[in-house]
Amino acid sequence: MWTKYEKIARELRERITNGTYPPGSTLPPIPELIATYGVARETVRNAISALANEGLITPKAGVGTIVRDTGVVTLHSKPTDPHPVWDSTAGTDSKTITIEANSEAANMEIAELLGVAIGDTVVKRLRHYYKGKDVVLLHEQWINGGVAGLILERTSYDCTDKTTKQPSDLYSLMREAGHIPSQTTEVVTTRMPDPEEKETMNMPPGIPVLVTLRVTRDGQQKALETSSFVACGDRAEQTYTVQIPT
Amino acid sequence: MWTKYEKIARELRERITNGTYPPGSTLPPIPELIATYGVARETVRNAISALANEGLITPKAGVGTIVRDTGVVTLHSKPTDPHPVWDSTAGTDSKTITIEANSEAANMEIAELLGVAIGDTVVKRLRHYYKGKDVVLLHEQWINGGVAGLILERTSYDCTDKTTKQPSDLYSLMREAGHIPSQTTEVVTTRMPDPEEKETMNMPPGIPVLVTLRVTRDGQQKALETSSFVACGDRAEQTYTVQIPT
DNA sequence: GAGTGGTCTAGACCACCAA
DNA sequence: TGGTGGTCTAGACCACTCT
Repeated sequence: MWTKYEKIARELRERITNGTYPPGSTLPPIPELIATYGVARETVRNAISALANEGLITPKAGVGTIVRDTGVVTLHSKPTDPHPVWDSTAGTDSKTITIEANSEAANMEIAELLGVAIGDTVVKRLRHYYKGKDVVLLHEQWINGGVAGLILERTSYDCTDKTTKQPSDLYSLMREAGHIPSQTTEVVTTRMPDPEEKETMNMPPGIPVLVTLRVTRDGQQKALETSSFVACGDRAEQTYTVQIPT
Repeated sequence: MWTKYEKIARELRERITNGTYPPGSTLPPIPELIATYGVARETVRNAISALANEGLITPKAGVGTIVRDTGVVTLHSKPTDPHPVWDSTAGTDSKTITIEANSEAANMEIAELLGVAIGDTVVKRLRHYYKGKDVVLLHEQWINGGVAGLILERTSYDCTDKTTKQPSDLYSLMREAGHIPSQTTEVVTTRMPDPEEKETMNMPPGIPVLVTLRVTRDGQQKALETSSFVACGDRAEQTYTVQIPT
C-alpha cells in the first residue's frame, strides 16, 4: 500500500513527465494541494520534498514550486583537452577564474597519484568554470613540481600565477618543457554535493555532481598532473571516444 | 543565520566526517537528539533527512540511523569491453541476468542513434548486473537488426535468446558477422534515480545514478549497437584511458 | 515488549517575492 | 499587501527489528 505522500508524489510526478506541468511552469500552490487531497500541510510538503530530491522541481519561496528543465546540458568536457571545453552553443558567456594557484607540499594522496615523495613541491591550482553567472565546474589540479619548474624555465609561464587572465594551454606548455603528455586515465563517479559545493555552484536540491579524477602521463608513464573535476550534474556531461582493440 | 535543523545537520555531518560516528555505526536515536538539542521531533527528522539526501546516512526503522560506507566502489565499467567488467575484488558473487531480449520496431530516438529508419527491426535487450544479491547496473541495449541477423546467420547465436546463461561476447560475434566494432562514443551524465530504478537496485535515499550512453560503430561509421547503462552511484565507476593527440 | 524510524495532523510564525 | 514556500511545535499512531 502506498502512503499518502507517495500517492501525491506519484500523481505530480506523472503530470510533470507527461507534460501537464511543463518545465518552467509551477505546480499548484501548497494550500491548493491541501484542499485537493484533503491532507495536512506537512504531508504535501513531504511529497514535494520527494520530487525536489529527485531533481524534478525547485520550490522557490514567494514564487511557487517550479518544474525544472530536464536534460539541460550546457557543458561538455572532453578528456583530450587539458581543460573542459564549452560546447558550440556555449556562446560567450563562459569564463574561467583561477581562485588559487600556489606551490605546496604534496600530501600522501597527491604524492601517490603523481608518483612523488610526500612533502615534495607540487603546484596546486583551483579554478571555477562559469556558464553565465553560475559556477558549473570546480577544477582542482596538482602539477608535478619538477614539470612546473621546467615550464617556468623554458617558457617563462608561471603555473602559480593566478592573475593570468587566459591561461595558456597546459599541455602545450608541458610539451615545450620537454614532457609530452601522451595519455590520461580518468575515473568518473557520482555523488551528492557537499554543502560547500552546493553553495558554490548554487545548486538546487536533488542534483548530484559528476566527479572525474584524471591523471596525465607522458610516454615514460611519468605523472605530469592530476586533476579532480566536480561538475554540476544537470549542467555537464563527459564525452569519450574510444578505439576498440581488435 | 542558520536554522535549527541546519545547525543540527552540520554538527552531525562534522561528526560523521571526522570519525566520531564511523561507517556502520548508528547516530544517536531521534529521542536522544530531541533531548540534546531541545527541539521537536520533525526538526530532528529534517536534519536527518538532509544528511540522508546527501548520501551520508541511511535511516532504518527498528534499527537506527546508520552511517554509510563512503567511497564503496565495487564495479568498474570499461568502455573497451562490451559489458562492464567486475574488478579484481569482485569475486564470484557477480552475475548477469537477461530480463528481456526480443525484436521490436525502432522508435525515433533509437532509429537516430543507430542510423536506421523509424520502424526498422532492432533487437532490444535488458540486463541486470548483480553484485551479490543486489542489482547494481541496468543495461538497456539496442542492436542493429541487420547486424543481429548476420550474427544469427553466421554464428547461430540468437541475440533475442534471453535464456543464454553466459552470453557470448557481442563484439566477437559482430566480428564473426563481418562487422568489426572499431570505436565507441560514450556520454557520461548523472541524475537522481527514478522510483523504479531506486526500487530495482534497492537504493537508499541520497544516491545518484551514473548514466552512460554508448554507441558502437564499425570502421565505416555504421552504428552496430547502442546502450544505456544506469549504475548505482555508490557501487560503480567508469574508467577511461585516453591517448592524447599531439 | 521496548525501542527504532516513518508517517500524519493542526496549528503557528517567518522570509521572500510580485503586483 | 497577499500569496508563496520554509521552518517549527507538540502531539499521535504505525511498522519494523531485536531481544
